[in-house]
Amino acid sequence: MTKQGTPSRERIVSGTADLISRRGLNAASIRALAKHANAPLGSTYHYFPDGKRQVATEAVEYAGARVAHLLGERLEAGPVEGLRAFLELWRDIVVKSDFRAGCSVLAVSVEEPTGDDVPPELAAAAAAFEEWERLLTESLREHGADPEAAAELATLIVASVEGAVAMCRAKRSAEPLDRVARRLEALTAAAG
Amino acid sequence: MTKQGTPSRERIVSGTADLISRRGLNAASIRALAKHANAPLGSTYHYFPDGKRQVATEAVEYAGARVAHLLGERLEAGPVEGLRAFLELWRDIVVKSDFRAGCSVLAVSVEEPTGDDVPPELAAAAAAFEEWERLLTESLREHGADPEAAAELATLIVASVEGAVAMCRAKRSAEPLDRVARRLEALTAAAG
DNA sequence: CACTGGTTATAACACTCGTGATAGTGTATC
DNA sequence: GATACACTATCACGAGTGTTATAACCAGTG
Repeated sequence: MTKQGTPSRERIVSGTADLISRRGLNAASIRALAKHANAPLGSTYHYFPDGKRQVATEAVEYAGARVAHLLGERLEAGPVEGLRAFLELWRDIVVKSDFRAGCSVLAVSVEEPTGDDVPPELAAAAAAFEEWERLLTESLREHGADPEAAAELATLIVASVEGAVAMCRAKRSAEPLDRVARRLEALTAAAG
Repeated sequence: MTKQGTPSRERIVSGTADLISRRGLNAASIRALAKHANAPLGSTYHYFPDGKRQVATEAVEYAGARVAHLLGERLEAGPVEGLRAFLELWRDIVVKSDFRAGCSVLAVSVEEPTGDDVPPELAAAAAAFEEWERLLTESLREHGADPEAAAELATLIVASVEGAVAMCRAKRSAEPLDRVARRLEALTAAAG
C-alpha cells in the first residue's frame, strides 16, 4: 500500500528515471532528484532508506517496465507494429526534450561498477534489456521467423535503437533514429 | 623530448578517454583523470588551461580518431572486413576490461548539455559518429551498394554496435555484440 | 655560476556530494 | 482533546568537486 497511497513516492521514481536519462546516474544528485520530482529531500530517504542506489534501481525498473508494457501491447498487432511503437516512443522522448533526454537504462549501463560485484541498478538495466528482447523475439517467432534469427534480430533492434538515441542526442537530430527505423522495418517485415 | 608533444600530455588525453569510457564524463574527476594517467594534477591545468572541458573534448576527439583510423585501414579490404575489425575492436575493449570499459564517445553523448548551447565535447562526439558512418558508407558504395541503403546501413552498424557495447556491460556478457555481429555481417555481405 | 622557462607541488577557495540526526509538522484514530 | 505515526524541514558532517594562485623544482643556456 505504499505505492498507490503515496503519489510522492511514485513521482520520485518516475522523476528519477527522467533525470537519469538526461544526466546519467552519477551526475544526478539526490537533491536534484528531489527537486525534479517536486518532493522534499527528506522524503527521499523516508521512502528509500537505502539511499540513492535504491532510488536509482527502482527508477530503472520503472522505466524498463513502462517500455515493456507499451511494447508488449503493440506487439499484439504484429512485430512490425511493435517495432514502430518502440521507435516512436524513443523518437518522441528525444525530440520533445529537445535532445536532452534519452534512455535511463542505457545511461546506467555506461557507468563502471565501483566495487567488485554487480550493483543492483545495473542488474535492473540488464533485466530491462532482456525483457525487451524477449518480447520482440517471441513476437517474431510467433509470426514465423526462424527461432535463432528472431533472437538475433531482437537484439539488433534493441541495440541499434539505444545506440541511435545516443547518436541523436549528440547530433541534435532525429536522423539516426529515422535511418535505423527504415532499415529495421525492412528487416522485421522480411522476417515475419 | 621523447616524442612530438610531451608524453605527459598525450598520456592525459588517452587516459581520459579510457576513464570516461568507464565512468562517464561527469563522474570522472580531474584528480582521478590525472591519477589514471600517472600525471600530476598541476600538469592537467598546465597543458589544458581551459580545464576539464578541454581535456574531455580532446579525449573524445582522440578516441574518435583512433577508431576511425583503424576502421579506415581495414575497410580497404572491403566492407565486411572493416565491419569485422570494428566489431572486434569493441569486443576486445569490453571483454578485456571485464565489462568495465566501453566507448567514451557514447558516454559523452548520454549526458545533458548543461546550458543552452552545444558543449564542445558533445560536438566532438557527433563528429566522431559522423566520421565512422562516412567511412562505412563510402566503402559500401564503392562496393556496389545502393547509395541510400549504404548510408542507412552505416548508421545501423554504428548505432547497433554502440548499443550492444552498453548492453554487454549491463549483462556482463559479450553475447549482445556477438548476436549483432552475425546479423550485421549478413547484411553487409548482401549489400556489397 | 646565474638565469630562464617549462613543469610540478601545495594550499586554498567556494562549492556540492551522500547521508545521517533531530526536531518539527500534519492528520487520523482512540 | 490526546496520543500515535507517517511525513517533512533543518542542520551538520566529512569527503570530494573544479579551479586558481603561488611557490618550488629542474632542465638547458649565457
